[in-house]
Amino acid sequence: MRADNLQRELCAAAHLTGAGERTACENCPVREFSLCKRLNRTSLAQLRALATHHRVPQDKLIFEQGSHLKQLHILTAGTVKLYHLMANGKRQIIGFLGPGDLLGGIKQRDLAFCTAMTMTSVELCSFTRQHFFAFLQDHPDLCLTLLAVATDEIEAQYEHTILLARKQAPERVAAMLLLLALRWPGASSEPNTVRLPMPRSDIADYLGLTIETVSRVLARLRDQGLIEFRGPKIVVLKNLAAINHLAGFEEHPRPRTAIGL
Amino acid sequence: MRADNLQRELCAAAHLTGAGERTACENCPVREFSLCKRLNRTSLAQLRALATHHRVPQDKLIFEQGSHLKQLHILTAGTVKLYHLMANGKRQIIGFLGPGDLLGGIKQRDLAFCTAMTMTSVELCSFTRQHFFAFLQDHPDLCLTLLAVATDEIEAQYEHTILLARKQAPERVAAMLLLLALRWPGASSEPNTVRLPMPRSDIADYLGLTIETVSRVLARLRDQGLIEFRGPKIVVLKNLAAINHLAGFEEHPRPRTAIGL
DNA sequence: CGCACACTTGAGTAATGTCAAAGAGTGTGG
DNA sequence: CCACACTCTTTGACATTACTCAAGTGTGCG
Repeated sequence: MRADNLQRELCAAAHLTGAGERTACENCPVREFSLCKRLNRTSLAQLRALATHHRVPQDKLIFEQGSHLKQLHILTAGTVKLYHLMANGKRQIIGFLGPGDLLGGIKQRDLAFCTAMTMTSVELCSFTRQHFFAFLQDHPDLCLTLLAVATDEIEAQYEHTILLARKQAPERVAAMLLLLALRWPGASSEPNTVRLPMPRSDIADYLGLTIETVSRVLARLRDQGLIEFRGPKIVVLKNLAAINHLAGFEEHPRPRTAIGL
Repeated sequence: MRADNLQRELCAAAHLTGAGERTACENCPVREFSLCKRLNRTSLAQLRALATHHRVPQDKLIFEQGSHLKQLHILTAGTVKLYHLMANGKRQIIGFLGPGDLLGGIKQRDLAFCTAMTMTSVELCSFTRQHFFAFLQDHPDLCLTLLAVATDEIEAQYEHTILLARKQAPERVAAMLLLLALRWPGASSEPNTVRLPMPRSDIADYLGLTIETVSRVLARLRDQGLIEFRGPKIVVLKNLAAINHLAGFEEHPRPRTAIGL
């Protein structure tokens, strides 16, 4: 919410190591659930030839709102948050991206609407826009896949629109807990345990609330016996059915490849 | 907001006249600003062969939330609203579509997330999903165009997300007035005159507010001298600079081809 | 002219934001 | 290993915004 001076931080572009070693796509951790899934051997080899690999440390910018996007990335490890800062200093987090997701530069206009900041150390498989679009010209199947991914993203944004416009604070928080449980199943071995990898301020800025409201809502859910805390970042969902009902999901969120622009 | 029984209304699919006469694309009113713009003569002829044309009267459904989408349409005349109903009866209007915009069936899953209702009498240029996707396979340029349109739509949804999450009622209303002024410049010959083609309930459901709040905000803007009414549906923007500033737009909205899923 | 509907206005309420302070958790250096 | 300093989180009191319910007023159409 408040204007971060993070924005002034050095852009991670400076941190991007030059073309790192090229991992074989076959061993790529996101091989099975990202774009590349649909490519055949020869296409994959061609695409791979265009890729460079980078590691970006935690809390660095991959690109910044208002800057010109020169590249396009596939996240192969780690998590990233996308946010937009308004003139009055308010911040809105547009989304969180994880392994397999697409980041930046897919759109025509190369002006970034959002800032992309790493939340953990991150590994990127990167392409220049120029190279990627040239490749796309020659690979209609990839283009169709991207179109499908993009329309899925539009629908996901519809869901978020509804969350922001028509759901109350407890419903929003419940929804986020479920989304985290399903899309970031890492956390713990204990079933129904969710790790909140981001600070309360990020949760608030994603849900259109304040940190105080998020904190109070979580406390109320705890008092109602719906959740339990193992420290402030680990939540156990005690009553999944009730949380689901509270969140007002009509359909269980499906796994998908997300895009951040 | 309240549960409309409109949903029970006969779906306009029943009203779709069979394949109407096929207007020559060259004379098509949206020829210059829709998808077809990018197609060459031969491709256009091929696509045209797949199209059927329909007229749908006012306040009819083109497709309904939860139903299976069999077609995909280009709006050639009239306006359509897209909305989603929640289990508790609340309604959220996702967007308004006008001539040149794309409607339904572009995504992979054919389950409609929204209901599409005509706001005026509407003309559609329609394709079956099957035909259209087959055509798309053979026309990578169209696929790329669609991808660009889809990513523009994602960015437009980002803007709406910010409006809903971080803007107050007056800012939201101001933003809507400007969007209407720019995207539906019809209305009147008088400069800076906006026609609100939809009832207050639609404005409210689009902005995440109630009709009462919309009404009060408009009254306040009037009292502040920012706008003037010529009847409840015609608004004159007296102080465009102030409205723009209030709306908090960092950039003037650009014209674009919208998509509704 | 009168009815139906959309819109406006008012009064009271509920939800969330704001400001302020205390508490918990984490990491560092003595 | 403990003390300290830092940040993140929680909690409390109060202000504000927008919602709800309810009555009125206007507008357009038969």
